[in-house]
Amino acid sequence: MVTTELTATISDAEWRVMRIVWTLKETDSHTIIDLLSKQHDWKAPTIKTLIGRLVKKGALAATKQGRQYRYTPQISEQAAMDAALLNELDQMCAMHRGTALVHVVDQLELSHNDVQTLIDHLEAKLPTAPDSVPCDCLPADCERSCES
Amino acid sequence: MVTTELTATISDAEWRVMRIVWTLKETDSHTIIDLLSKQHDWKAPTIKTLIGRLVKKGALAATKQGRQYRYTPQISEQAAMDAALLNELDQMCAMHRGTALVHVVDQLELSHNDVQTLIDHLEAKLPTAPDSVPCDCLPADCERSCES
DNA sequence: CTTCTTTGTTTACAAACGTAGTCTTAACTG
DNA sequence: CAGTTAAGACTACGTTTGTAAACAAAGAAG
Repeated sequence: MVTTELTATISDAEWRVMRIVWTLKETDSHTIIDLLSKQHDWKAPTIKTLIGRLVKKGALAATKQGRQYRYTPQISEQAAMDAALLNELDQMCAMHRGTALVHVVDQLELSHNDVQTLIDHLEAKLPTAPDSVPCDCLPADCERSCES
Repeated sequence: MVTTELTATISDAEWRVMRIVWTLKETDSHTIIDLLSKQHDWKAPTIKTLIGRLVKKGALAATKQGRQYRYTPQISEQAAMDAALLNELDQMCAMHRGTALVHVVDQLELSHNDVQTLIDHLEAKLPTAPDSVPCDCLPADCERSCES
């Protein structure tokens, strides 16, 4: 059994397609093309290409139904979002991630419920939070590091 | 005067270079190559290419000093981090961004101070936070949308 | 002054990506 | 049954990215 590589990297344009399928849970290319060609200036063949690439990557499943296919997501939206964000954060200086999150929280529109949940989770983290997270931009044996 | 495009998109590999320069604030190619060829399996020419591209993009300034250049960041690290994260979040379903943040906060190592700052900012947001943030995956005139 | 070395520039090349035309085939229409 | 569509497959092409070799110029060393 081949462990299906769910780490499939989804490009920006492909992300648009995934969002449609995630939202509709199951749909056909006609619907995707219809919705996306409105939102963007994309031609039908462009969207077909994106769908094809997503199927090849294993991000979408295509099950034949008569003449056409029905597409369903093979990866969860939330998992993809989490992975994309953590991945992005991962390549940034560990010391500054916290500040970046503060800025993000400041700028993002969040529901009352989301804000409360975040507070709860953060409160839970407080007791065990380390005094500081060191910069990891340079090799460990290097004296210099980012400033706080 | 040309408004220098600070929206310069920095690729993953380039990001590694920027982190070195951000941390050292000003440095030369020798230092960058030295540090990066240890961290990764990159050959010197690879890193030279990355530096060159960053200079062309305007992310790094190169000021000649004798035979070589001194490189300094032209964009702030924190600004780049914020932009990258917000950009990533921007292409995701608005309705699910909050949950993604919760997952990120859960998984990330944050300093006590960062956690407290996040709590403070979130507390401040609570009063004005909307009841819910609607899904923006489909056109507005479409009945369907993501589930909570 | 000639040679070695360091630093930067040019060129290279495959994979991924954004964008889209063309072709084929199967179904719908009349 | 023939013509028209619509869906998917195949092909295309310029750009960006990751990765690196080759080359040139300018100092450093002898």
